[in-house]
Amino acid sequence: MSAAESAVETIQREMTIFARRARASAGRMHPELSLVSYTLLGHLEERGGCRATDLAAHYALDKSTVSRQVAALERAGLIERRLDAEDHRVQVLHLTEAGQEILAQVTRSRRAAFRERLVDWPEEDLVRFAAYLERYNAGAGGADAE
Amino acid sequence: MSAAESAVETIQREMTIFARRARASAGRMHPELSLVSYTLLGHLEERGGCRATDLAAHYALDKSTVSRQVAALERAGLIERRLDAEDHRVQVLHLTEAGQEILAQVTRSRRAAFRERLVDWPEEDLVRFAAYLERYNAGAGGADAE
DNA sequence: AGTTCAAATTGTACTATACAACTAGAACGC
DNA sequence: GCGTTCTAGTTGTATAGTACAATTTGAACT
Repeated sequence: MSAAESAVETIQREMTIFARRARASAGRMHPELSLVSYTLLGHLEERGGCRATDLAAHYALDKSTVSRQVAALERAGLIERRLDAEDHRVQVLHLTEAGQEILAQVTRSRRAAFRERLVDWPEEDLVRFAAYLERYNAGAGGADAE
Repeated sequence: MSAAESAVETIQREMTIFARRARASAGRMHPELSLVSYTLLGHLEERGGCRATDLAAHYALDKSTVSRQVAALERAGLIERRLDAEDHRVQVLHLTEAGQEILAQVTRSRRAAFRERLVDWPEEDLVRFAAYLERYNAGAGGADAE
């Protein structure tokens, strides 16, 4: 096996390990904000509000799944729905103040965890690893292991 | 923000993206063998058989979860339980021939998907990326984003 | 022998997910 | 302008994977 083939094997194995761990602990990380909720809130913040359909498309989730997630987030007071004045089918979702606060808090906590784990890495390695991950994810259109 | 801090942000973001995608598509990849089942079978192959308790410890899963996974895999004919002669509480789990075949088949299919996605990468980058992932996962004792 | 420890199962509940059926509203075509 | 078709969202139903608590069974150690 060439060095390249061997490296691909390793990448596969390590990505699988990471995916499995993420799967198993998705709900344990931040009891008040699951990984899915976190990414949905993050998307809302980034876009400054969007429709449930946009979330479904962006995350390749079924609209029913998003509908229920959104309902839960609204129940928790983290987002609010504003009826679109021009199209009454549409609900534009926005973070509430409480949503912004919790998002910021979880972001800080996650950032601290990553920093802690990467604290021993030389800057040069961090920069290269980050670039590789971006490149890897950019190449993903819904393929295996996602 | 320093280059190192910025890289950590990127690593966090990209790992989160990957984890979310993996979470969402865990069941879609290989309908006949979920990511969890795949890793359990892989562990059995690697170790040449082990106990349910070992699987639970290694993957940080509850024993009840493993018990049900194992029951499903046995029902599907992929593994078999052998009572330990010395300790009758213990069931040593082994792959059946069908289990070995399906594991090999899914491994091939996953390998092909990874190769396809990484086909444009220079060997040098593959090797470095693989090393970074190993290092990253090795530092994970159950921390955030897993 | 009795207590405590360990392996596994079972009961129950929750979260995230998909698919299908449905409702409500918009837009198009003629 | 009215039916057809499209779009946004909800709800019903089912499944997978998970955890925690209670239980059973067998081992080990006083």
